[in-house]
Amino acid sequence: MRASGKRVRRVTCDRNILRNGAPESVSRSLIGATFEKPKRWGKWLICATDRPALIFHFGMTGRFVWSGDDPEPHPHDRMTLEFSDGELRYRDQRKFGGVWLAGAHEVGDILGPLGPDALEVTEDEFIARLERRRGSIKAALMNQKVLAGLGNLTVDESLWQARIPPRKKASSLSKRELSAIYRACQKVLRDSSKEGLVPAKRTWLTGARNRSDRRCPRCHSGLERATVSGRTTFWCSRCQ
DNA sequence: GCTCATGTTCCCCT
DNA sequence: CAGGGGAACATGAG
Repeated sequence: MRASGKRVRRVTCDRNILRNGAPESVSRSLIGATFEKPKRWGKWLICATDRPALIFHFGMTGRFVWSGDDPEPHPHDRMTLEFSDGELRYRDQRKFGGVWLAGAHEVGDILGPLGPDALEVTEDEFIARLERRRGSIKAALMNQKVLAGLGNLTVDESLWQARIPPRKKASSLSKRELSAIYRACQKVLRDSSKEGLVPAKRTWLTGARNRSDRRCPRCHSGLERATVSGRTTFWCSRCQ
């Protein structure tokens, strides 16, 4: 993050975007604080400082904007951290995301019971956690207590790459199939975190899901669409 | 006006 | 207890 090693000069914060305190407590806690290198765990970003840590969850529409890249403030900027060389803005249209302040011992309570980060977990651990789930493979992969970091798009993409139908029961999958899902998840998450979003490549399912002509990039048959585990799901009934 | 959206949580069933 | 369905949350975009 752009703030690493830098000292906070000023903070402004919308009411309600700080989820565990009043907006004033952010300035009280963080003015003069120096940010360390942040750590990601699943969909959470933990920004430690020499004072309390600032924790971000980006929800569906949250993101960081650095003033050097995009100088114009925006009405959806919910928190602004000012440094000597620019401003880091937390921009979030829908406000499903949020920000928390946490002392060293409070981080665990805020994140709640999270499984291992999906990009850190070993293949054996990945398989062990999934093979005893009762529900669909999609539900298991989406469950942050099982593995942290996968979401609706990354799960659909990974299952498509691994050629596994999303409604298949997790417990019915072979080691070989779970291994294919593991490798697909690693690739999808790595490419997505590099891009800052799930890339809508033409060779990926994600590239097809928002087009009007939704065809499988591999076999060109029409994609299926249904609600699985509460979320709009796309898959190819021919390759998966 | 209507539907849908990269997430989480809570309630109600089965 | 595990999981699915649906609603709620806030705010647009198409």
